[in-house]
Amino acid sequence: MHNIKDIRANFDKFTKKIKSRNVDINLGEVLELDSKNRTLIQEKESFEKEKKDISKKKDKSLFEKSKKISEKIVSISKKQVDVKNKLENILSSIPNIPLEDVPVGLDESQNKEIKKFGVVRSFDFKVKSHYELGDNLKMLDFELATKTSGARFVFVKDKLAMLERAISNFMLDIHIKENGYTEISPPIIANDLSMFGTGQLPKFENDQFELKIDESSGRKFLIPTAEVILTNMVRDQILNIKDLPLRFVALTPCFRKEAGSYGKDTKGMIRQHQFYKVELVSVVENSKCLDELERMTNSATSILDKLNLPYRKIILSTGDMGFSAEKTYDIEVWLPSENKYREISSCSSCGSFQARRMKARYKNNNNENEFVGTLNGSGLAVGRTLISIMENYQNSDGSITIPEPLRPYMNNLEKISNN
RNA sequence: GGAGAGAUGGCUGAGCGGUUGAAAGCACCGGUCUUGAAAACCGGCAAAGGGGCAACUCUUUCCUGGGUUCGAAUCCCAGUCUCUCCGCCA
Repeated sequence: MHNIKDIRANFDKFTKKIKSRNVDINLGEVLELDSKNRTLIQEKESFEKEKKDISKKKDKSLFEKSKKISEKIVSISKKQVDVKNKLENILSSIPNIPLEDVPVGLDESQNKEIKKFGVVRSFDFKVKSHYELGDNLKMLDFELATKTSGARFVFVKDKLAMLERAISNFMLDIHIKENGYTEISPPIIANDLSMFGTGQLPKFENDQFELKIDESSGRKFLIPTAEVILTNMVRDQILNIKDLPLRFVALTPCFRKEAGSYGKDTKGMIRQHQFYKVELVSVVENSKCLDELERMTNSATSILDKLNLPYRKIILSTGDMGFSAEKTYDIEVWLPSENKYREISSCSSCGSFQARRMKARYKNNNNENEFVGTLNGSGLAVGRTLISIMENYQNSDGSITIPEPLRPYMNNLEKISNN
């Protein structure tokens, strides 16, 4: 959420930047509603002052007048609240403004590669996809999941299930021990305020699994990412500057409707309604976002380095970035079967965009309240890491060699094979 | 599910119809003292929004939403959440 004062003061810049994000927002209407709102506020406040003065005087002869004023206040308030709600509605649907070094572009085709890492292995046999491998091993079962649950779900079985768990634990351990994150085991259901805070609501309601609960209390959603819960831990708080930075890591299932991606990645477990992800969230002083983004991205890639998986780092263009991001790096891992890099992590700085929605602040050194900076990144998507290990570590007989760092998590098993 | 208790500033916690935006303590900031720090002492310190170049000023806010009243943190109604006890279940 943007500060209306900023929009007022830098109208042209905002218009231009919003356009680069490829969304249709009428900023002129925002300005109009804003000025209308302020006029009504002034009108209302002058009546309120009058009423307050009367009640201070305790002069009985003025009491009737005071009642009349009350009526006026009510009617003006109604108008004002109406205008304000309209304004807030538009305001809450405006995406974050990209930073200067973000490449301008309509979509992912304008993303820029920064660097490739690792060595892509050359195979002397025909590589199989992860779902072929998983099927042969009888350890990935998509049909069974269709029966019990529906499309875009999967059963991971036996040694592959163990590998998935090993990957999760390995990642958590690295982030805790080496990267300075605090482990959190959070709720995976979020209320509407939390969903608003990180930007899933109101605009992306259709991507979310909403729970149908028989109670009059607020709306509840399955989290699409632990970012929602971890970031909202500081909602409505005024933190002490000494407490910053906060760094959290959590392993959670994530739930996404994947509405609008019909026909995309229908085979295999690249795109599922449910998947595990190790998520990193940082809450920092506003001015430290960019340093933290580099640090976070390095935390994510350190996992791939240790697992010896080839990847590349790219910076997303203005049209491909998420709603709340001001700058995003994607980490893409090499998938031999597709002969290309696929996203395995996305690290974003949101600046104070989410903080403003959440009212998450800290007292700076001048004792003033300032909005915190928030960042989130995958460290990494567990399912996709499993896939990339299967494909990159496959052998000609269809077995999968277990990367060394994971073996301690698997009773020192070296290879997953049919027998 | 049944029965109680509660929700006040960054935190703890008073107030229970009229200068109460709110005592006190902690935390925090500034100062005195000190070689430095601590302690002690003095002073400051809620948030959001509006107006003003500014000094400053106005409005709102004591869980939320209604109501009573000239006037509500304080009274009434509804709701939400938290805690304790009992039951039930992991």
